[in-house]
Amino acid sequence: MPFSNLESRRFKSIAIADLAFPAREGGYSKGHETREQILSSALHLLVEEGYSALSMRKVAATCGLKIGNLTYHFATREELIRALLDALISAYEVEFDAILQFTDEAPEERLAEVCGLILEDIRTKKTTHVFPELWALSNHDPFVLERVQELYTRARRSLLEIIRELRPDLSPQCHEDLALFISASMEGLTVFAGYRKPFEGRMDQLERMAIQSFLRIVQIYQPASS
Amino acid sequence: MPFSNLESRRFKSIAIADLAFPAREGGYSKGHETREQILSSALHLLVEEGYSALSMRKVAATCGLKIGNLTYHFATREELIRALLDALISAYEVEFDAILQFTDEAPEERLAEVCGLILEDIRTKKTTHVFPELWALSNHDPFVLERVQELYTRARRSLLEIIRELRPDLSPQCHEDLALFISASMEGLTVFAGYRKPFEGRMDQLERMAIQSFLRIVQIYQPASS
DNA sequence: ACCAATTTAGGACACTTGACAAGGTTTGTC
DNA sequence: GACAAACCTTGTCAAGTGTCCTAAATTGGT
Repeated sequence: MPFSNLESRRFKSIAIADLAFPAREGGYSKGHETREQILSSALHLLVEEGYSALSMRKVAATCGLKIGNLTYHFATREELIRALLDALISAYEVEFDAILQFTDEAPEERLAEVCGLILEDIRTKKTTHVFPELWALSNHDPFVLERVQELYTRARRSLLEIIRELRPDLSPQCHEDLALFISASMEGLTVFAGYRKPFEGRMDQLERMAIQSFLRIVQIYQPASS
Repeated sequence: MPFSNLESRRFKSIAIADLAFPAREGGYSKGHETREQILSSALHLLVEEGYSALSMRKVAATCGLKIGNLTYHFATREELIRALLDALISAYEVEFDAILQFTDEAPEERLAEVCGLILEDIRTKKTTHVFPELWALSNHDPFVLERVQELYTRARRSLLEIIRELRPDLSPQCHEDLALFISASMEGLTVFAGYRKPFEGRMDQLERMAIQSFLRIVQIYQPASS
């Protein structure tokens, strides 16, 4: 029963910062403050009411600003939203890069750990609410598509390393495919067992099942013979 | 190599109707025609430009109607969208119910078949574009959440039957969890290997991998000992 | 052929949206 | 304390939104 020691995780949880702001250059500190306040309010609005609620006026109202002031900091809605997505996605990337540091345990343990962390994040309101919006947007906005896929590329990196270790006999392409499949499987659970979803309560069992399943497929997978 | 006979599928593809319209009752036939035309145009708009493009005026323009006429058939935008989602989701449900008829082969084969059909559907533009919108909407609209989850309940039915057959020793709850996990895994691939997604070209390998993985986890899964 | 039920046309209303411009206020620096 | 850059307020604009209303045209059954 190699999967039962979830409680012994070295990293009990990840606390992904809401947003990662780029280092400031120029301008007064007050300006940067309000800029961050704007993006925070925008994120809050996105999480609570969805993408369609992200109007300039609502954002301005949420953080107690006049519209004119908002357009001073972000001239267009487009600009604001791009800045928001950048800060949002960067925050996840920072965290995923940190996960890459886990190198001292057996690969089986690390797989369980990484998957556990991701599945834990999926249950948060922020992730459950934001990512479906991003997925939907990416269908019509190449910028979003590219940014989101770049995020997932980073998310797969830690999986890739583990898979390589477990199956050095497979081709890099196979490693990629396995990491992709595992990552996609977990993302899919968002819709069913994410925050306030019907099967939120079954996430513990699903996590056990998922990790068990992922470990198995990595161990036994054989690419098509042809 | 029990998974290699994808080409021997009995049902080479499913052609999910775009929309399933309820039987008409009362009214002239012309009225029903335009009603269906409206919903078809709305679906087209939803797929091509996303949910935010679903304005009354755009829908009216797309099917060459005046706004006044559109509001005659659907008094409010809300009403139109609900009718659209109903027709849309019904179309999938009709198809999923049809899959339940596959009962003459071995459960292993049927699992591969059902998963193959679902993964095939995921690659269509319609499904790739519509479902992320639905997932996003379901976060803020209980009506959509309920309708979507009802759809997935039906989608899992065929999986449930197969899993029951393969593992009669497990509890119904375990059967549910397995079906849920498998279904969620496949849905997750939408974002990565759906229509015009970066890994669309790897869907064949992913499908093999998925089916292989799903069969294994069903065969070996053991619930937590406690 | 008629007529009532149904469908279409066209426009009007009140409101929100993103964007802009011109002026006023704060902030840091010399 | 002057001065310029940064920041904020206020008001306005055209375009787009959902909803409603009235009158004309079409339809299907008699």
